[in-house]
Amino acid sequence: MKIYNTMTKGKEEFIPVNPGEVRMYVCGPTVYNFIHIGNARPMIVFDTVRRYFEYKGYKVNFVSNFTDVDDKIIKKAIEEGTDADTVSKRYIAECKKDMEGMNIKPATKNPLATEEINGMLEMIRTLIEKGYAYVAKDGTVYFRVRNFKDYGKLSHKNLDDLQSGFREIKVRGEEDKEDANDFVLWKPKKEGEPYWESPWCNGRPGWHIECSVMAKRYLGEEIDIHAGGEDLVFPHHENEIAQSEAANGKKFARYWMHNAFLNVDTNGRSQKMSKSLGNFFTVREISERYDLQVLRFFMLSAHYRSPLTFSAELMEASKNGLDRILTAMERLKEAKGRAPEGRMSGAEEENAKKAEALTVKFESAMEDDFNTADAIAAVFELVKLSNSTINADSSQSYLSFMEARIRTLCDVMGILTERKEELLDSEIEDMIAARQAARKAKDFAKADQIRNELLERGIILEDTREGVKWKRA
RNA sequence: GGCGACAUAGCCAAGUGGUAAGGCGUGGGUCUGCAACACCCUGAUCACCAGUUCAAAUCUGGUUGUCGCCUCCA
Repeated sequence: MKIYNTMTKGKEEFIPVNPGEVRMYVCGPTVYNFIHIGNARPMIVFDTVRRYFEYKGYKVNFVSNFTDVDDKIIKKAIEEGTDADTVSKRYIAECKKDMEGMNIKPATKNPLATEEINGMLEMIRTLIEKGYAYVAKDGTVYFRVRNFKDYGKLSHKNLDDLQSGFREIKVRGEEDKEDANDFVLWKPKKEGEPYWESPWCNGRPGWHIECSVMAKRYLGEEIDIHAGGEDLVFPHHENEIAQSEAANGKKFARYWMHNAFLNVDTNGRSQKMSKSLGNFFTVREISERYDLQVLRFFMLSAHYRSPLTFSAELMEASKNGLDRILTAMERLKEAKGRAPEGRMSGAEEENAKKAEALTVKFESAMEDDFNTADAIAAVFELVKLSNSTINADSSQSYLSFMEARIRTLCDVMGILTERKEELLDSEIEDMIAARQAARKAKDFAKADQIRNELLERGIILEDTREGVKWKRA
């Protein structure tokens, strides 16, 4: 299996620390509001990565944090006249609901920054002892970037460029820093903020130290995969490496995976989502218009390292495409119900071989740095093979085989192959029966009228050889 | 100012040396009382220029364009 490693800028064969095991850490959201669809991209992408590893038989230890202490959370709490804990707990719960809708498997562990303070104090102490950190007059603890010789190895920057360039202008009010690039490990509290006691001052941790500590505690000092959005490469992941490797004396992560951004279509232009531009969509908003499975399918339609632009048109296209797969599955299930028992015919065995070949194509795509776009193409080809080869004479074993094939591959991508079953309203059934009676009596005007009524209620009818089927729009 | 990515049919998107996957959409057809579903048919020489090669979308150089990071950020 090949994985693109941001560190080396190339695809590398995946070799885990422990054979048969994958330890991966994905940086999670800061919980001060509902998550937006940009937050959803890494969640979907790396959940798919995890699913593929599991499909291959790996045991995956998947850790993803929630940052629950942060300026924005505190700000929100003040606005609402409540406390930070209430805000973060609320949005963690909402985030989990959204994740469930997107069919994201629960992590092995979702650590919270506020519950890992002791580990952070300990790592900061170690860094100070080793000379990688220092305490400023006001009690702020900074990481001494100049002492970590590999600083910049992930983002491929060098300190001198950073210092002499653009950045110097931006540095303000932190005169106690020895170097403009030094970053905060621990900072003093301000009035009304949550804080913890420490040897240096009452305060709270910097953002970067959280992930280093949580990864170490739940996955160990050397992990296999560390992942997140591409914007985290610098400074967040660079700083994590500096902290972890300086403190532990070991390579932090073997593979660094970063997903590209999800942009949004604004008047024909692809732009990064931002609140100031007002082109911001929460997952919750999208869920009001679409099944979140559609969002997931949409995200997987492009390679995770390519930028993707969100738009209503693309969501429609994704919805239709996904529908094609679900319709094929329904057809298989129905046909199976009425098919004669028995073995595959010779022709069916030939087709089964083609299906096997498409499974191989799917796997090859996933093996190549998780090329989900190509993998989906294989699924569509499988759907076409199924649609064009099944008929009233198909054997049960052939139908079951095809169904299992498609289901298995969809499962790897986290795509549910069953339409959400809502209870069949007896009223709807009655209307369908009435329409059938009208059709039998050749009263098509009435039949159409009933169909239109159902359509207005969001029920789509399909008259097939096997009888009337219906689905929700 | 520094660093980096990308540019493939109406739209989305694979393909990184041997004459362009897949999906959506469009148009035509089969099926159907009609419709929907499904199936068949329907479309690009790969931003531009120059070069390397028997052979390039795929390598090299340049041009143009779009975007990202360097600051909280998925």
